[in-house]
Amino acid sequence: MKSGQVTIKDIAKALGVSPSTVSRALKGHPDISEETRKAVNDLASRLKYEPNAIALSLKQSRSNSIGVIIPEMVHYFFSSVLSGITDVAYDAGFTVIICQSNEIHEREVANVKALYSNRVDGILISISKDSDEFDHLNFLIDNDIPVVFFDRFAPGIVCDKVIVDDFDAAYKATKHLIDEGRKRIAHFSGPQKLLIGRERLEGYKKALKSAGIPVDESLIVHAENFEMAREAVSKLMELPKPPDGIFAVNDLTAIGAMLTLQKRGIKVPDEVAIVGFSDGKFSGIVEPNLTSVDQHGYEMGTAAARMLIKRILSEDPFYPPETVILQTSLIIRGSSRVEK
Amino acid sequence: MKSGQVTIKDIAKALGVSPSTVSRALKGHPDISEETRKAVNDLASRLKYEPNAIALSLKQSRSNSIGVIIPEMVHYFFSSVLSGITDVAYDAGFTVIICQSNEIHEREVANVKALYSNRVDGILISISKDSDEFDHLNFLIDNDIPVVFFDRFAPGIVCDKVIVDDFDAAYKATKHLIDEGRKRIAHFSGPQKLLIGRERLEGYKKALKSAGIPVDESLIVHAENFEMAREAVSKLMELPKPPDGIFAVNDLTAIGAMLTLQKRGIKVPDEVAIVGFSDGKFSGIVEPNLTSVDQHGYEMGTAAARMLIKRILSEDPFYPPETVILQTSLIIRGSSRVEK
DNA sequence: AACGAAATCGCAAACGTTTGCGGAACGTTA
DNA sequence: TAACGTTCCGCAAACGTTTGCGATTTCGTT
Repeated sequence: MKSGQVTIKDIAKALGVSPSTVSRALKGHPDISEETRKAVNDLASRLKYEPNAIALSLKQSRSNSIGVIIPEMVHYFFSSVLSGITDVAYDAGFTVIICQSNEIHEREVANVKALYSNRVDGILISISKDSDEFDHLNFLIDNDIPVVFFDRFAPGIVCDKVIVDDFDAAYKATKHLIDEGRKRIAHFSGPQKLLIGRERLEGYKKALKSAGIPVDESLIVHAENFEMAREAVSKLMELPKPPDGIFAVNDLTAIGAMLTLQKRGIKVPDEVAIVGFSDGKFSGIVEPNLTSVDQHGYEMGTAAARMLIKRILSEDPFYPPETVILQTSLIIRGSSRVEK
Repeated sequence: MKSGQVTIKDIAKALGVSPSTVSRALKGHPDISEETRKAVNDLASRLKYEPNAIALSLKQSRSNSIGVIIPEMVHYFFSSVLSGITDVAYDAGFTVIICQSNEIHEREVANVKALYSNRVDGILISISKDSDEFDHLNFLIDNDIPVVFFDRFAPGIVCDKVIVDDFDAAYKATKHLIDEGRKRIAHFSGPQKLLIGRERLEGYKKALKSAGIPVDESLIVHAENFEMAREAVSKLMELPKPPDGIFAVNDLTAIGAMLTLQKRGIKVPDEVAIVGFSDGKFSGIVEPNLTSVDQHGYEMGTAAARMLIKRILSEDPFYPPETVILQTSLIIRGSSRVEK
């Protein structure tokens, strides 16, 4: 911003008119004569004038920017969501300020403050794993900053959200394994602090019950990452009655299990069928290809951004919060289906 | 921003002092008595006052924000870079505005305009594949907006950049294959429009020449993605003298080749050794694990952000542009080394 | 010739903050 | 008592833009 950036004043001075006239001329206000309008526009483009969005924001009390708080960007799912958000924002003329909470609650709070300080017009957020206190979000609501949750949301805060039907997804995934003839299906569960972790577990249980299969707690193990999955599957296979199917909470754990099994000479899917979650680039890369739940991250991003922008642009301060539940797709591949 | 956001004026009015006093009190200016300082601070925190960064930006002609333009966020490498950038920016008190060019030149131009309009203090950019005209970047330079390139840079524009030594990386990768006893090494090449594509090709050639192996053009094929790699490797194996090693331009193509070979019953690494590029999460997931060049994306992000912030904060307008060349690491895994 | 309408434009205030300068009140010293 | 030094605070301008309102000019009508 140093010295030389050309402003409306510069144009006004050079043309011997007032800043108001330049401002109006630039936006085609009818009060301005064709002659000066042309003169202004010509000079503006010769000088490569670009409006100062900051001054505009201050004046209008609207920044035309939205904030995003995301736990971790280096994830196929989250980066897909981000991509969807940025694309929609771009089309709508909004800039996107992105913060990464790194799953740390205090950083999330700091991020909210920073975004608020920058007077974003609204915030998209997926809360961090260890958040169980939400004053910072209530602060936003109190100050009329629209908030839209995506994927993970804070219980007790009423506002827009777009989530995936995790319960249904888990149900579908488990049912698929049952339909394939599996009797003892294990589950790698995610963080139970997050609703999505619990929903997936419940969907899994529901599917079993519906099929008349008793829930065996020894088949439910907490495993969030690659290493945990490798250990978990080893233990599972040493059970007196080892599982013949695994529904994993994400693709990484699914693949961890798969590779470990294959190393031990256990055939996938013949002996153990596997289903993952949140269809990433991994799916097509392992052999056999991984059956997985496609969460449609990009679509989640576009939906969330659209909801937020719609609310920002809305005149009606009372229009009720909406919840969009995105349906998932079970992408069936080689890891769960025995070719006949 | 609606109605109720509390400002310095509100505090001033409530306390019967002037806005100047409040401003000074909040930042501990010595001119203010302990008594009023305390009163101001107390009220400020009771009212949850948060400074308006926009007003500040306008006043100081410094927004404390940086812009990032990235071709595609949904890539392990790029999202790692982004992560590094955001973390450093966060620590330095900068907000990050992120734009995605989607490899489209016009969008890149529009992104530059938007960032300039928002008066970011500097811009980090990795140019899109189809950019060969750089007026938009020269515009930034002309307006004293610091620019730092990362990974991909525009030829002919002198400014800071942080890149990886692609030539050296390709050389190391190819040499490794040679050291493992491979004689006919193929190369999947990337977009030759980008310097990094050309550098990798040259590094590959150099390694061959150094070892006295003639460059066989029939072993060099253009393959940027999974599908192209599958086709390419099929053709290669039908050559009268098929390759016994492949150096791929990225991990996806490497894995495409690997899976295709395995399906045909060709053993990796015994019959064909494979090396990928830009070590992502894939590497550990295929069997055998993929040897790959770790580009240190996160470190690239932190380095680039640090360079930019240093320049933004620098008083000296003439301090010369720097180029940081990050060294890569060849991570040797099972896909290229035959266990003895 | 006079009047009203239409066409153009400028003034000034405002958005929230910072900061140089000046000013009032008080105490200290010679 | 006069002069001076401190301490503490307010005035006003500025950053770049928009906009309601009023002012001026021009023109067409009677």
